[in-house]
Amino acid sequence: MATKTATSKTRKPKVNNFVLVLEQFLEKHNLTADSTPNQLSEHAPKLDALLPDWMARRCVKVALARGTGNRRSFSRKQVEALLPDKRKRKLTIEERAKYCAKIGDVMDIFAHHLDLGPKNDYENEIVASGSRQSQFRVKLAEAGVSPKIINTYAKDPKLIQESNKIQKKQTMKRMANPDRIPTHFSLANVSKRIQNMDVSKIPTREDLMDIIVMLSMRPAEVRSLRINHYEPDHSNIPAWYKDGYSWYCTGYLKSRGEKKKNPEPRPSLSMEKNPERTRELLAWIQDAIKAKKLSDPVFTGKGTRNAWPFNEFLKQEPYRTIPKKLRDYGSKHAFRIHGGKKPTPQHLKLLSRIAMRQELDLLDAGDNYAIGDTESEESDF
DNA sequence: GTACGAATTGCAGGGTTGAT
DNA sequence: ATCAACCCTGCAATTCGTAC
Repeated sequence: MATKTATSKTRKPKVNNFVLVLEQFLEKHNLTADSTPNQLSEHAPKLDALLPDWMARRCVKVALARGTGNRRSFSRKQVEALLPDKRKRKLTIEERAKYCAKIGDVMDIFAHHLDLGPKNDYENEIVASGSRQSQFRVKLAEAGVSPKIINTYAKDPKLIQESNKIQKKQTMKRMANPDRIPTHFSLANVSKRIQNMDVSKIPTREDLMDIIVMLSMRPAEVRSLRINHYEPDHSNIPAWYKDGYSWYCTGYLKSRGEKKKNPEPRPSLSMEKNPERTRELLAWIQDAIKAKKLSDPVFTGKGTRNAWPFNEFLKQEPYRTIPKKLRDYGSKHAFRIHGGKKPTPQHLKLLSRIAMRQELDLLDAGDNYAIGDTESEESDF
């Protein structure tokens, strides 16, 4: 009977239900493949409300593009109008700021400031909300809101101080009890693998990880870091030249302002003591990435960021880590290798900064800690 | 001057979310 | 299941303020 077919229809698999919902929706609102994107987008919110998740949206998108026996298919533009890409919808901090600037009501500013504030009492949330609110202030200023209003309605000095305190505490804690290095990345294991690397082969993702450790790299530095020999011209020694160092890096990240435009070379320090070999191994990886035989840990072929594949790879056994920690492991190994028998804490700190290519203010403080890239100087302690 | 800590600024890391 | 864009999060670099 008719009733029976009707019940069996409602019990069809879920996927088909959404297509059914779609067809009924189109019929009810008199929408066809001839409707303009404008007409379609008017109905977008109502259709969205009928679809619980992205899977359903996907299903309906496909159905729209495909068409049915008596309905012609919708164009790309029409599909986008009826079911817009949701990733572009949430209000960003910048959009909040622009909105506030346009409306010009200080209470809006205050409300958004509160909304960006801490959602709970966890320390990370305090730090994060401080960062969000700071970003909000920047965007408000860019949008033309006066500093006086910003500081009155969008600034919380107590929270900023709290955040700084927490960050300082976390740094101390990190220094006091560093992460255990997974066995796979122990000094001995990484060293052994580095020794055995064969540059006539195509490097693997595991080789890439070891090179990142070897040079304490930021993942994003893999494609840009360069190591060069530098022979000083004694009549004209540049300010960045440090006695005892003949190998320097360029292409590191995170310098800012003037120093970003015109970065100075920084001393190079690697787990691999032979700088020629270090450079060869780095080039080996970089060439493979350029030739697309190995994927960059951060960037896609088009140059946009996508850390996902490398993250997932590192999560697996036996690595069980995340990309930025490789840099940590490497700096620890580097100063163990170069620190000699009885290194002082200052010396270790200095070595760590060199290995990580951070600003080297300590070097100017004196010659106590000068070290070279040669074997002989290692036993000076 | 310079040493130090507070505060701001800038941006890499990577989790989340939706697309394929 | 795999993947890419997006943008929040957290941290490092830098600047600012103050005390000597």
